[in-house]
Amino acid sequence: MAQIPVPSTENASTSIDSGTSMTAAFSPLYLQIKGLILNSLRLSEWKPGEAIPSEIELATRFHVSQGTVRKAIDELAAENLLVRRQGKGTFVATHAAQHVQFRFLKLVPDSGTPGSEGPAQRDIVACRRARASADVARALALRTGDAVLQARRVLSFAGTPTILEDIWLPAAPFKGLTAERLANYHGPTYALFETEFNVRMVRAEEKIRAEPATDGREILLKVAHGTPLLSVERIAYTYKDIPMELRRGYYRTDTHHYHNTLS
Amino acid sequence: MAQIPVPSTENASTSIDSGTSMTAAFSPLYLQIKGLILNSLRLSEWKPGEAIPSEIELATRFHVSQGTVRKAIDELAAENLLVRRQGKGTFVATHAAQHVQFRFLKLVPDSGTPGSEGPAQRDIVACRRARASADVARALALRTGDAVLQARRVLSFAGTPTILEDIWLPAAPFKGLTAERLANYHGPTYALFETEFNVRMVRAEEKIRAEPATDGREILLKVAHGTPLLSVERIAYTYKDIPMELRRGYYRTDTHHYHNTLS
DNA sequence: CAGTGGTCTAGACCACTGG
DNA sequence: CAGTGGTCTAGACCACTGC
Repeated sequence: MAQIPVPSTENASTSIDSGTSMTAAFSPLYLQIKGLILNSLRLSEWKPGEAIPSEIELATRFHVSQGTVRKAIDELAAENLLVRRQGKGTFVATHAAQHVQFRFLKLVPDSGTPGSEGPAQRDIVACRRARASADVARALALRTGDAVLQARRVLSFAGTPTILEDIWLPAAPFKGLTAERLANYHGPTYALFETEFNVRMVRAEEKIRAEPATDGREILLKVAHGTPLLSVERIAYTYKDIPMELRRGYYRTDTHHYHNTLS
Repeated sequence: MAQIPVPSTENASTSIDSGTSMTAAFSPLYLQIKGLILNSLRLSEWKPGEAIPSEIELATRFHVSQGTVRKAIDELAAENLLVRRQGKGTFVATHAAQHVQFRFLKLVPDSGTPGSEGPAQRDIVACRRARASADVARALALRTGDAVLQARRVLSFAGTPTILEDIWLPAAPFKGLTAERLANYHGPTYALFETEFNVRMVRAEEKIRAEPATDGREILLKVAHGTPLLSVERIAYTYKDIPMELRRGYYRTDTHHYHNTLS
């Protein structure tokens, strides 16, 4: 690998920084290795759930020491992109078969552990092609009027409708997604995206507000008109930090709450 | 340092695990070092904002290599207990003089950057001694009826009352705290707790709900009765994971939103 | 220039997994 | 038993800070 300030004879196949910048930022080797591994993830060289090559193998490939590869993998594991398992290997993280069923859902029952109410019942209310409005386009880095898929569904826990979600997806990467596909898939929606459309959600940002139940949402959630709901707007990103999903959720918080840890 | 499964001749002054357990869990050296550093933090051997000894110094003290100390510090830095500064040293994290003024406040203006509205105006509405109710006692690991301090205040941004907070503190560690002290202190409340009462908040858990403005809260926040508010119940913990503060906040979300990053 | 944290290496050994 | 990740060490050198 080429260290930026100190060229060496051993160079990896990919050059990270050609050094044309005046203020050439110092980039340690392990970050360059991290970038190379990230590239392989983006290009699906290894798929979610699969093992990546061993540390020694990667060290050989990149012409660096095992310790340097280790530090790169450490960071990727800390960002939940990779999962280390001692004695077995390092695996590409996946939304399927994870210990937690909904890794991005922070709504938990007031009493009992998450998932103790059994699996959520999912009812697809609608799923159609549409054109992106101005704000949807901005969220998904599209242009107003671009084709999008729009779905609406209700999640119920123990028979009580608790979450109403409107989901917008760019049409191109999700070509072929139908209401049946959404309804029949058992498991996290993000797992479906991985297996069927090769789209892995890595990170998300949420904006949370308190809003009254209106515009028919009170009917779907079976609450009185004007009942305060948690409004959760989520934008989910893939490896390249490209926004690939806009989700507007309305959560009932009479038996559940949004849980967050600050540190 | 004594490695648990492999006793050595070089032992630190403090024994971590006497090895009486049948299933003696393997504890790597760096975790034991981390525990020793944590102990020093708990005992205020180094105060918030101060530098801790250099890695080499700590390595000498604990009879381990610099790399082992480094890994211990790495974890403490990742948990925001320590802050590394290249060329200067490693410092005990503090709520004062941190880049972000309110590290535990996730309410941000809809447009503009956090803090762009200028400093928040704080009005102490009340501050009194009281007896812990059942739920307050449970949150603070006290007994019902134990002495607590209770304060209520309103935070305003750009002249608009936006946050109403009720705060409960165990009376013993915060002896001498008055409304004047709270009102006159310029800076984060948690910084006051550090300097005046030697209580450092390290971590917090929040439960978030949507609730209508009632019980006079609508008056203090200047909104219509029944307006949906974000209800944020926070329990803040010190080094020992002992709960030291219960805070019930009510946030207006017409010009601000609660921001959260999922990964 | 000395002192600090940050990077990189090479090698030894340990803990865990599965055949 | 071989292969994986996990720990620990010792040493060299780099980047940043402040005197």
